[in-house]
Amino acid sequence: MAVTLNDIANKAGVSVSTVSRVLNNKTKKYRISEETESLILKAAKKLNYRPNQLARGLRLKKTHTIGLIVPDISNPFFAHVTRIIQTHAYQAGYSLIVCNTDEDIETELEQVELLISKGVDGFIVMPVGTTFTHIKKLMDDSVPLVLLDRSFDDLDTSSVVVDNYTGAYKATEYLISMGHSRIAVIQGLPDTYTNNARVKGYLDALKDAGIEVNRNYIVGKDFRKENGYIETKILLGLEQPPTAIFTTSDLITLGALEAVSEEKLIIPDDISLVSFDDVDFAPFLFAPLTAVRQPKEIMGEVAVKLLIDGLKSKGRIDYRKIVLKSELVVRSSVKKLANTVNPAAVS
Amino acid sequence: MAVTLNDIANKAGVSVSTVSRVLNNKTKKYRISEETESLILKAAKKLNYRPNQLARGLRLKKTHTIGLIVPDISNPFFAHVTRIIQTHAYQAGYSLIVCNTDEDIETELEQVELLISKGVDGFIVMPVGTTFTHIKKLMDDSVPLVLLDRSFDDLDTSSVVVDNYTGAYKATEYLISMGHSRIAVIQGLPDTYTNNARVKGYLDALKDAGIEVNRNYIVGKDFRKENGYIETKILLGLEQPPTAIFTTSDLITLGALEAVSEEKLIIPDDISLVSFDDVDFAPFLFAPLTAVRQPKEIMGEVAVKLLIDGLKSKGRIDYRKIVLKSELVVRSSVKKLANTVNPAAVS
DNA sequence: AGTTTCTGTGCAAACGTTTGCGCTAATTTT
DNA sequence: AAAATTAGCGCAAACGTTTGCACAGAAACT
Repeated sequence: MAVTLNDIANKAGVSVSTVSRVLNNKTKKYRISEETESLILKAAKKLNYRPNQLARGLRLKKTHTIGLIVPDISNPFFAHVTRIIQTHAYQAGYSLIVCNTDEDIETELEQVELLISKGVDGFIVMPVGTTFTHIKKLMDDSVPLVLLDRSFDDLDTSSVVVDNYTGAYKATEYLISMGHSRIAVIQGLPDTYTNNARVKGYLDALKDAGIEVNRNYIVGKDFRKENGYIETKILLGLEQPPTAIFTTSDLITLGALEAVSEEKLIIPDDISLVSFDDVDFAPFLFAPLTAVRQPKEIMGEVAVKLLIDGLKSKGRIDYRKIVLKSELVVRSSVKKLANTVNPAAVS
Repeated sequence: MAVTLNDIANKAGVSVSTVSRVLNNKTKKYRISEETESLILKAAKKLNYRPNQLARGLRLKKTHTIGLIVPDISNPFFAHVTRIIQTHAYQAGYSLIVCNTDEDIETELEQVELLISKGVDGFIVMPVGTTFTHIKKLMDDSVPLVLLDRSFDDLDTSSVVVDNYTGAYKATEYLISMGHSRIAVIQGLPDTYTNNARVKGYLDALKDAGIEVNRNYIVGKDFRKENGYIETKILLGLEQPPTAIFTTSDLITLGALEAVSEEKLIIPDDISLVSFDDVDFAPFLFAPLTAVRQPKEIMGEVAVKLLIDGLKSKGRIDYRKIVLKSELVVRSSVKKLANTVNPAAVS
């Protein structure tokens, strides 16, 4: 059985209180004599004492654990961010309970409940959807919380996101500058913060260039590979297929690549591609991928910092909404078209 | 403040014992009347009761949490496996505390201690190194445990690994069959289970083909990208550079690709490549990658199953060592050399 | 009517900590 | 030498559960 304070107390011939105080470095405050201290320390060492964090958490109402809620850990983007978070959390003395929601708001809710039950000190969540009643409830229970990657503009909480809108805008703008006007977008999960911003960026870039939007060119339903595959297949099968596709996540890109390859088309000769999320392998693809890169390291690090600051300051936290810049990395997955960017040409 | 059993008891006018029993569906066993039951249920619902799992865990010595120890979550391979594990664990009613060791045995030890402190019910660990005293200690404390991806042959515990040896053997054999004899290997962390087996597979394949091993061709020191980059640079700079490189992890491959690209070499024309771990993007690389694929889904699923079986059976668990097959996926990153496989030609 | 059985519930201990308060004995002050 | 202070430590409650046991009243038996 696990050794407890009691065991140490017995061995050292003192009370558990004293043991506890010594082990928590409260010797000055409680004036424990040096000899009892070393006696206890020795006993603890010999018995190989390991504090029971459950009991501790129960008593202290602090578990030094933070809950991480992510839509899909196997998505390279989230995986990377998760790793950064893990590292920084651990450095700050916190463990991480990682939960996957699969973009399902119901499971997200469940996970939140569960984590509260388990007494996490705070949350980092990458929420799904645009409703946030459950998140709001967290705040009412005043559980420290920072939203990551996805935020709710009208929710008063800390968050760190990247400037999806501008990223998407620049990506689309770039395509246009290369002579494209038949530009499709494969979106991720509709009504997700990131998705909405990206689609809006796309839309506005088109509008600003005077290019009429083609409803058939706006497709997609989630951030996964299959979505990219299916939608690309359909897009390519259109009577007037797009000349360029803007994919809104790396997994979608993967699916798109599959479809393109299956159709025996060549990027960028037959179809151009710009992606959101810059995967590690992007430079080495058959067509090195032009993509919007997100500052994953910073995102994770800042999120942890914000959360831990919030944990430490018992007083009312002032919320911070941080927006990180994204960056368009230009490689060679986009073909330069004949310079006939004539809006009127597009019916 | 959080609502407790006590609050419900007060509201319903009964004792906490009764509340507890009702909420745990022990009504038959303790013969609680249906009317008190519904009374309590109603009160619990109204107060939005959420059990305190810390207290529960303390009392029951079960937390329904499992600890996952992984060398590097941002490695796509581990990320994927982690996700699978998360999913299956959650389905079985378990949460996951994820710890990263960065391939450091000291932190691995710390993490294990910490997780025990936090009262996890069991472990899934992908251990670093070849020493396992700390793992052994787990077993002595009889904490259920399954080793994943990496095992210790002479440690009596459950494990699930893939057949690294055969995978590496087949990869090397394939290279040889394509006419290569100057074959380098970039290994991962030496003295890691997977690495040792892979290198041995490589070595044996060479030996069986009568190809003398060149010490300069065996390089590398960890599973990371930088390692792949540096070693490839060096290999390519040799007076007699290899014609093919066998990389022992996807991240190493990534680094190798960087180096090759920097040297303006073409795969497979100038240098052939076979990789361990088949990343999603492998088919779409400039040179679609020939790689040894590991059954990640199965690995994760089986590991969880084994662990949970172990958790459920209070009695002595009989350990199971499961070895999964790997598969060589042939694409086009290997050049077919003139058919002059003459061992004597290699000095 | 007296004994047994059954129904429905509460008491209290236990899980392993932390900590306010209080107590004794030693030391210092007057 | 009496009073006041201080040094050093223990008691016990509390955190929120679970559960063996006890117990009161009702029902069922003899």
